[in-house]
Amino acid sequence: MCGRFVSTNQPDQIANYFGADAAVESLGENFNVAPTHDIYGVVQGADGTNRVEAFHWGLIPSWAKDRKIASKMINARSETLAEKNSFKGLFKKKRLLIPMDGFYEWKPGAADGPLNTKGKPLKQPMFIHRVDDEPLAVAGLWTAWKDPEAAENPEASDAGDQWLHSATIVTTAANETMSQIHNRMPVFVPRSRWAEWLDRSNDDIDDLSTLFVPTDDGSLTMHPVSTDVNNVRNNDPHLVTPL
DNA sequence: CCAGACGTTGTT
DNA sequence: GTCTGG
DNA sequence: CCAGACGTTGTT
DNA sequence: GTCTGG
Repeated sequence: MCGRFVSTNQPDQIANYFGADAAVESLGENFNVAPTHDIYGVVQGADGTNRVEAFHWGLIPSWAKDRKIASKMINARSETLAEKNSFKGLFKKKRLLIPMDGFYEWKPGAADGPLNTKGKPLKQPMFIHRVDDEPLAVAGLWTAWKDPEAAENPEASDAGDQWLHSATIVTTAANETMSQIHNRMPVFVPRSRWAEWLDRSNDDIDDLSTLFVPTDDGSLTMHPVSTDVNNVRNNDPHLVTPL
């Protein structure tokens, strides 16, 4: 799956890479982006041009009473996307690309290996990134949510947009490279299909679903990193340094 | 009709 | 919002 | 994803 | 064990 990643590029760098406009303030470099944090997303605007915007990681569906649900909606299985109530409408109309430098997966520890303080096998975090060190373009879905409580407090809602934009990362089965450490991985959208994925008027779901078939083009590599990454407050370049 | 759910992962 | 279950 | 909390009452 | 928060 994908539950922690790295984002160090600035909005204008991301905009340049995706052929988009930067419509957001910098979120800063983050070597330990965790669910509920703000992340960048590339979406197609109403005028047809692509924009880099900020999203809350963890989908908060439009019907949610509060934002607690977000931490349960950090991923969406590609296999069932088109059938799930929470996702099917978004799959048609609210697709985005989530840029990242790379992401972390925790390789399960061997039963006869070192144990943690609770007596469970110690997991080894790994950093996965492109061989050429270009950003990954990960498939995601987004939506807008208006806090029902905030709507009843007009005094606090003067400042700008009351709609919270949130996003979830689409996952698929691990490819050959990733299956060394984990059975799931995010869906990567190749450059040749970015436009198709972002196109708001495209509702050819069957065709888009071909992106969900795990492929292995040898573009990914990985290395073990410090367990300091377990602490979400630890945001330091050394987190991606190979052990 | 109304009520209630709506999610993923990993581990056992 | 939209679907399923009762 | 991992870490950390997990509760209520009454009083200030 | 299970949920919430980051």
